[in-house]
Amino acid sequence: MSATPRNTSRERIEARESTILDAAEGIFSRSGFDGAKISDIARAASVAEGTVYLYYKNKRDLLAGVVGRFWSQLTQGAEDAIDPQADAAQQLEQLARYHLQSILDQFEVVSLTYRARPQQEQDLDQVREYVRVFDRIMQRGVDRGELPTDTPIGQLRDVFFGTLEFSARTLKLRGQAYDHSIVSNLLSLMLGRSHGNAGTNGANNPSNRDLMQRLESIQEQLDKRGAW
Amino acid sequence: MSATPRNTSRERIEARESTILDAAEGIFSRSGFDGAKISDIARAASVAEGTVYLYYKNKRDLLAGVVGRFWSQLTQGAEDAIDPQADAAQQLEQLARYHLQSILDQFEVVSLTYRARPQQEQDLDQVREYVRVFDRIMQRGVDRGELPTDTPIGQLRDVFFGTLEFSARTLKLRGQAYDHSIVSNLLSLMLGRSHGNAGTNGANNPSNRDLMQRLESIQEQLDKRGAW
DNA sequence: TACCAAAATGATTTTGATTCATTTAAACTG
DNA sequence: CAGTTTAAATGAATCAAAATCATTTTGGTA
Repeated sequence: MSATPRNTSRERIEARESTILDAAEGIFSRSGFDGAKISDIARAASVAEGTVYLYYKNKRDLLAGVVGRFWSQLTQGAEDAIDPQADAAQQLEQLARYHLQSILDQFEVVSLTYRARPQQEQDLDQVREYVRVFDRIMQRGVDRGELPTDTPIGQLRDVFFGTLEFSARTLKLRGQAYDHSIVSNLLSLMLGRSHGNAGTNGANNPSNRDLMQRLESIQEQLDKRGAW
Repeated sequence: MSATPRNTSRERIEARESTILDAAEGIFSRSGFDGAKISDIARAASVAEGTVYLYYKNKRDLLAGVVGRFWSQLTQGAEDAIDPQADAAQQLEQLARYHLQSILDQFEVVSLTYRARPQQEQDLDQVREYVRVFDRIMQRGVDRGELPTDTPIGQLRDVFFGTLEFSARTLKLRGQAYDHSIVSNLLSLMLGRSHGNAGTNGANNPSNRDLMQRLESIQEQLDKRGAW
C-alpha cells in the first residue's frame, strides 16, 4: 500500500507546529488565556494568523496543545528524575521534589491546565499519563512491602498531588521559593512517620488488615481497567 | 455621620446587584466563563446589557463578584457547621466534611475561582478569609495540646485543602459521589493515625472469612471479564 | 408640578476570533 | 527542467460578543 510518498515535508510541518506551540506557550503564560491574542501568537511565531488555524481548530484547541505538551514533557522528565534502583520511599521523594520544582517553575502553564480542562475529557490524557508515574512507584512499593497500606493508593495520590499543588500555589502567592521541608513533611505524613519501615508488623508477617488492604488495591486496579 | 437621607434606594440597588450576581452565577456555572454571554446574563437578570456594566467594570470583574460572594457564603456556612464545644479533631472533621460536600455541590463555581484568580491579588480576599477558619481551629487545638505539632500549621493547611480539592476533582472526573472515607483517611494522616479508616464496617480487623469472601468476589469479577 | 441627579437603556463602537478566496511554495511527471 | 497538480500559507473580510455612551426613564426633593 502506498508507503506515504510525502516524507521530508512532515518534518518541516512538525517544526512549524512546534514553533507555534512555543509562541503560544510564551504568550499564554505571559498574558493568560483571555489576554492572549491570536495575532500576538502568530506574530511571535512569524506566521500569518490564518496559519495558526491550519494547525489548531481554535484558540482553546491551541491551549490544549500547549498544555498537553507540557504534561508529556513532565512525564518524560519525571521518569528521568527517578532512580530505578532506589526503594519506593526514595523514589517518591524524587518525584515529589521534581514535581514541586517543575510546577513552581512553570506555574503559569500549570494554571492554564484548568482552563483547558472543563471542555473535553480527552484533553486530560497527558495528565493521566503523568499521574501513572506516581501509581507505578506506589504499586511497586506496596508489592514489595516497602510501603504501609493503611490508605488506598488512589487516595494517597490525591494527598500527594493535591498537597504539592496547593503548596505551590501558597508559595507563589507569598512570593516564596521552593521549600525543602514541604516534601519531607508530606512524605512523613504519607508514609506514617517511620520513613521506610512499613507498619508495625513489617511486610513479612502481614496482618489480616494488611491483606484486606492489598485486596482493595487489586480491586481498585480492576475497576480502573474496566472503566478506562 | 449625616444619617444617610437616601435610604430606600440603597436597598433597591443592593437587591439589583444581587439579582445580577445570581444570574451571572447561573450562567457562568452552566456555560463557563467563555461560554457565558453578557447578553445572556443581562436577560436572566431582567436588565439591559449596559446595566451590568454599571455594577461591574467588565466580565472578569463580574466573575470576581460571583466567586467572591461564593467564598464569603462558604465562610459563613463553615462557621455554622462547626460545633464550638467540640475538640479540635472533631471540628476539623466537621470542616472537612462541610468543605468537601460544598465544593462537590458547587464544583463549577469553585473551578471558576481559578479563572478569576490570576488577575489581581485582592480577588482572593474572601478565599483567605475562608482559610482562616481552618487556621483558627488548628491554632486552638495546638494551644490546648489536642493536636500534634510535628508539622507547621501552614503546611497542614496545604495538605488539608489541597487534598480535599484534588479529591473532589477526582470524584467529579469519575462521576463518583461524596466519599466518607476520604475525610477519615485525611484526618488520620494529619493527626497521626489514631482514627479508623478506609472500609465501612469491620474493615479494621477483618476475619479470615471476610478475606476469603473478598477474594471470591474478585475472582468472580475476573471470570466475568475473561468471557469478553 | 417642576426640577435634578442617579439609574437604566440599547444602539453603536471596538475588539479580537475565525473564515475563506487568493497566492505562494512544494512535490511530482514526462 | 517546464508544466501541472496538490498542499500550505496568507491576510483581508466577516462575525460574535464585550464594552461604551448619548439618550431616556425613574425616583426623590422642594
